[in-house]
Amino acid sequence: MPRITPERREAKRAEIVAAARRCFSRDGFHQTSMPDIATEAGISAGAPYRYFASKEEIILAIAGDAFRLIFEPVERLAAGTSATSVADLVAASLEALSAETVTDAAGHAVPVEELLRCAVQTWSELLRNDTVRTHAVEGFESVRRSIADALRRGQAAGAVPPTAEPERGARVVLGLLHGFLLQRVAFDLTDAAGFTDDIRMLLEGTEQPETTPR
Amino acid sequence: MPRITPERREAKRAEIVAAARRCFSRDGFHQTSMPDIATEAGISAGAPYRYFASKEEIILAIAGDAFRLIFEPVERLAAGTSATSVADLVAASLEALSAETVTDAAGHAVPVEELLRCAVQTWSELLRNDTVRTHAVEGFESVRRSIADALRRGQAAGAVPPTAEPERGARVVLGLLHGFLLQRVAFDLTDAAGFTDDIRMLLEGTEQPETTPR
Amino acid sequence: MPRITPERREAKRAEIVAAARRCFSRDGFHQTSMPDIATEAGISAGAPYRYFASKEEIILAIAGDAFRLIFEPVERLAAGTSATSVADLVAASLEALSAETVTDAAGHAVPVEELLRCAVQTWSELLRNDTVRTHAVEGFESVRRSIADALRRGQAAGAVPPTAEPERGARVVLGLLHGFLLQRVAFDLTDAAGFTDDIRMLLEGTEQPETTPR
Amino acid sequence: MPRITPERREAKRAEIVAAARRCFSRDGFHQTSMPDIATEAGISAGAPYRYFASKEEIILAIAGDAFRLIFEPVERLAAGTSATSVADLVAASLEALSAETVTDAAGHAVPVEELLRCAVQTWSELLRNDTVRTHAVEGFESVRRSIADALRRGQAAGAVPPTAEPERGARVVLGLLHGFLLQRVAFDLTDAAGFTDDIRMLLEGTEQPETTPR
DNA sequence: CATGAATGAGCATTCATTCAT
DNA sequence: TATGAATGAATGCTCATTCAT
Repeated sequence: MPRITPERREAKRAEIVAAARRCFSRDGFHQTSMPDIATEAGISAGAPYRYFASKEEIILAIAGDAFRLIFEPVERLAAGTSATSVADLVAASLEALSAETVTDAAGHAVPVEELLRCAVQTWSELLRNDTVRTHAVEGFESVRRSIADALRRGQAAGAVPPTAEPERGARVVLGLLHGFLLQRVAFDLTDAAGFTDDIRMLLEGTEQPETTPR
Repeated sequence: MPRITPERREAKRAEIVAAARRCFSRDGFHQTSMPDIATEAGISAGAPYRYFASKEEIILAIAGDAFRLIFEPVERLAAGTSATSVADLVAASLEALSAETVTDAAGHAVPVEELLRCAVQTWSELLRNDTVRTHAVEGFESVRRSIADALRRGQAAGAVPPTAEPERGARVVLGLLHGFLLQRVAFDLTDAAGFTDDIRMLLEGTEQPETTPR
Repeated sequence: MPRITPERREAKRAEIVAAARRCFSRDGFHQTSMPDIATEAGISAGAPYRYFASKEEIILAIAGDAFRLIFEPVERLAAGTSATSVADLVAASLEALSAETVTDAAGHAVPVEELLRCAVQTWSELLRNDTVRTHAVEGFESVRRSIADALRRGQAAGAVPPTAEPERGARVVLGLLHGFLLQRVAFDLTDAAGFTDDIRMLLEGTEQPETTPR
Repeated sequence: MPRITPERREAKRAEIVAAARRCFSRDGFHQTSMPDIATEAGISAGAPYRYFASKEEIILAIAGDAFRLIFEPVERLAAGTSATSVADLVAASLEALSAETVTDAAGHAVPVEELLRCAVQTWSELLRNDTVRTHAVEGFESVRRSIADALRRGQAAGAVPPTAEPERGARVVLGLLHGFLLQRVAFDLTDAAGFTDDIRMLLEGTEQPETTPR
């Protein structure tokens, strides 16, 4: 019986997602046709529809991946118990994105560059697609709360100025991350370490070479 | 011999841009058709082609407007001679975007909300459209240089930490601006003053209510 | 200005309907593609959509024509004031359909054969298409009421048996008409006059050559 | 060597036909996909192809059933030796279709409503499908001849007007049957007894309650 | 200049059918 | 035999763009 094993099914689904990500990263969500994706994946035009109900569902899967993988490092750090400064939070997140690839939940290596290029497109999408927006807002709020918690811990430990409002301060941290991502993808800002160094200097007025070795 | 005066031509062009901006802001670049724009502008389907060679050219015009109008305040401040802090640069920029509308070079009032929604979409566009990218990169670099100059003046005056690298520090400032714009448009961050307050606190460890009256 | 006159627009719409009717008559509703219709009409693939929102709308237009044109003669006769027999009602209707073409409301000649072939397909359609059904049921009821009125007049004049129930008797008349149409289209029953003759004989037990000259 | 017995094979074939009939009755021939049929039958997508070469063959099987089962009562009566009137022929046929189900050659109960809804769709099909047409015409001619014979016997016995032409009179009888079927399926004519009563009255000018008990 | 009808390539999606397992 | 994954042609419909009027 040619019934595919769940593993192989998942593997093929992942292949389609990977092919779509390459296409989307190269040509954009709306300049990529479903046949393009199928060709890139080396399968027939109808095959993707056995794994995804629609093009939007593929976009959604990739948008979810992008959000999750990009913010996983900062969320992990923020969800910990150590007391970190703002600069450390940003640095940890950007350092994880300095690798060529990140590893998703299923263990697949995902090229960071592709991921980020899709993430930026997701921002356009969530302006007019309620499903994308809902997912994104949920993810955003979750990360923001984690960062706010970390800021509170940082305040208790003296690593974060006590006058900052953690809930809003978290938005500043996220703003720095989003801002960096955009510049990296669109404006050739590849020097993540330099970016975080400057955050440190502006924030703290002092260089801390030991925590961000170049 | 033009049958219509250059003034009337320019006025009509502006009307088309305004109509397109409303459509793009509402439905997105790629979900808006040229007939949609024409209908919104109250003209015939073929008319926009007398003023723009293609849909892309309209997108380009709007992308240019968005970039110019959004960064005009910060560029004006940065191009000045006063010595400002990072927080002041950000605050000045965001304050200008707190108004309902901004005024373009021709004196037309442009709704800020529409402008920002188009700006976010522009970021997707410049990933795959060389013309958009070139224009955006040029604008970006220009603003960045102005901010770097301002940071240098700020360092000379002691308002900016002397260890910061101005060229890179300017990217941090721009990152904060971009990050705020995204959150405002996509994640309901409307409290610009709170955002800048928190930047101040994180940067300087102290509230300065006299420069950001709420 | 190339704005088409309402007359030309209507003429073109009618051409598309005529082309579609030829296709539908030849290949069936579902074996005919929209490009087929466009090709048959000698226009481009997108052109029909300027006149009809969808393929269904074309089917609907043709279904309406079929119903209207087929039952117009019997409705006209039934709506009159003369007292006719059942056989006369049937004969009048079938006689009108013996011509090569009938003339629609706009004065266009419509081939009867095509009309009938589309009508039979309409019967399938109304099983699963609410719009088609609603229209068809309304038309059916209208004709049925007219025929019932005629039967009542016929009873008053002695041309119709007094024991018949006009409302239900009208369904018998319509049944004869539908039955004839099906046989004509599908089973080569072309002899309408013979059919009505036999109705007369079965109904009245006597030939009436003077009212149905062969 | 068949791995399954001919009986089991036939049983499975019948299950597929039954599933297809439910689908066709509900959604129409062309809105039902092969996977739909397989799902309805609770088997895999490829399985029907072991029993039928194509979708058309399934349609053909159902069309044949519809024709056979619908006209079996009238053919049985007509093939007998008793002398019946036209009204009796129609009444006998419609009475058989008043049951919830009829029984096919293999002893399976077939819902009459489904059968009739498929029959109406068959009429569309035979316009453009030679195989369907050939089968239908053969069945039609067979029934017509039987009815003609019955009419001749009826004429000999005085139950049918002597002036009627039996070959053509048979078409009137079939027309009444087809007409009733269409109205039953499409126009909510459920009162078969009333319909036949009215046929009697129009034909004979007298009610005969003893032969059509309500 | 302006109109809007027309073009035709392109797209997302479906589905009858095949065939490796 | 049975499965269901895969194929790939076909379909209804859209839309950027052109151009006759």
